[in-house]
Amino acid sequence: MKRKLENIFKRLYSVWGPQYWWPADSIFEVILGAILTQNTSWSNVEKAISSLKAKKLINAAKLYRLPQSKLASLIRSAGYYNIKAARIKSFLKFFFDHYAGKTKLMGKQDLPTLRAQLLEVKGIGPETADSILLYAFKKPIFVVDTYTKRILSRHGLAEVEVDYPQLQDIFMRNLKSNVEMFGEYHALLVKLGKDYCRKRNPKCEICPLSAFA
DNA sequence: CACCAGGCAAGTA
DNA sequence: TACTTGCATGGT
Repeated sequence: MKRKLENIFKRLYSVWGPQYWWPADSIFEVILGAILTQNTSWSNVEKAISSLKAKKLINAAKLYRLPQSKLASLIRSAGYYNIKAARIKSFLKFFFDHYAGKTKLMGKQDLPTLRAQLLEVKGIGPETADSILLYAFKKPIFVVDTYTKRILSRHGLAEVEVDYPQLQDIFMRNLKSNVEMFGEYHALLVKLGKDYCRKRNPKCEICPLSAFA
C-alpha cells in the first residue's frame, strides 16, 4: 500500500504539477473558505469571499460583531448561506473564547488538541477541521474527502464502506509526514475526482491512474 | 431538464 | 445505532 500511495502521488504530480492550494491572503481567510466550501464548488465560494473582501470583512473581530443575517446575505453565493453563517459564527465564538481571535495564538496549539477543539465547534466536521489544520495552520494531517474515498475504492485500494478515520489512516500510516506533500496530494486527488472520477463519469477509465496513461 | 459541488447536523425509527 | 433528510446557489 505504501508503494501504491507513493506512486499515485508521483503520477498525479508528474501529470499536473503543484495545485497551489489554498488560495487565500491570510490564515483566517483559509478558515472561512474551509467552512464556505462544504459541499459547494470553489467557484461559488470565491464569489462569497469576494463580497466579504469588498466590505473589508475578512477580519475576525468585524465578523464577530456583524449580525448573522447580514453575514448570511453576504455569503449567499456560497449556498447553504443561513447554515454557513451560523457555522462561521460558532467558529468565531470558539476563536475568541479560546484564542482571543488571534490565529497566531491558535497556531501554537498542538495538533491533537486543536483538532479535538475544532471538532467540538458546531458546523466543523472532520474534513473542515483537517483542512483548517493543514492549509491554514500547516499542521501535518491528511485531508480526506468524498473524492478520496471514491478514487481509492474504484481502484480497489479501499472498501466502499471505509469511513473517514480509516481512510485518513491509510494515508498517514503509509506516507512520510510532510505538510507540503499532504497539501498537494489532497489537491491532486480533488482534481482527479473532478476531471475523471465523478459519481457518474464516462472518463473514469481513462484517468491518469489507469494503466495506459 | 437533471445532476452535482473541496459536508455536517438533525431528524426518524 | 443506522439511515434519511435538509440545507441552496450556480455551473455543466
